[in-house]
Amino acid sequence: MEPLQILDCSPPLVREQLDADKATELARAFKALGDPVRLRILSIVAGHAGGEACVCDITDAFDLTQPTISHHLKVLRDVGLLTHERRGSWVYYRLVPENLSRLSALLNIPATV
Amino acid sequence: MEPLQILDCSPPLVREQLDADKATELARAFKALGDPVRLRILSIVAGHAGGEACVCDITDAFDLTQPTISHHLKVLRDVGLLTHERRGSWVYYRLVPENLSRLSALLNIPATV
DNA sequence: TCACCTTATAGATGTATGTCAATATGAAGA
DNA sequence: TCTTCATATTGACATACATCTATAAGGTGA
Repeated sequence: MEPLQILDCSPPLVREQLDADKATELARAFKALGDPVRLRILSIVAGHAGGEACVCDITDAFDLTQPTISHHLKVLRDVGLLTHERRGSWVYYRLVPENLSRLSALLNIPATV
Repeated sequence: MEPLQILDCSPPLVREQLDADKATELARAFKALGDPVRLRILSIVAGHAGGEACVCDITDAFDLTQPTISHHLKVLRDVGLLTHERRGSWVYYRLVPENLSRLSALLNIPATV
């Protein structure tokens, strides 16, 4: 699956009509957010010291098997919401704030329509 | 299905760990956003004059059957992203900006962690 | 090399979901 | 009341997805 390519200036929903292609791309990202485990993973990574967490830290926080967590991490990587880096035996995950912010901007509806 | 009850002060992901219950609730909303048709519906409603659109306006924008659009509208209503009002034969849909903004705030990651 | 640790991948399975055709409901007009 | 238009609901079906077990792959250290 190709990484998510959010356009540099995603306008808020109101301003510009979403065409089908852009909607499909954005929907992939929101779908990745549409799972409680993945939301909590993001929260754990975001809240961890140094802005990164290794897989073991994340796995420990859930009553799920390691492969299941690995699967969720892959989903978040594939849409560009997480990056990872191997250091020795451990793999560390970080948020990609630019992509989170783009999604945030899209939902930020001005008070006056 | 009960309507989405997002807490009044959802802090951004970094600040506070998401507990399982809150994550489940938020995931419902993001899951609703995780479909290209539903994103385009929101965009159409947002961009329509007066901030509202009737079902016929929305249905016309897609190559999908009317029941399918009706289904998507229900999903968006159920999570509190759309409201609707009947006026005569027509039903008009509007965004619920507060709830969109809450989701937006959650994804708004500060530059410095 | 071998044993061990950490993480990823493959394959299977039950459940959720997007779509449709058919039908129901609700409002307006003749 | 009967017909017509606009929207919602039901039920069916194929596909997508979350999870598990089993296994592979990559690193470290003896």
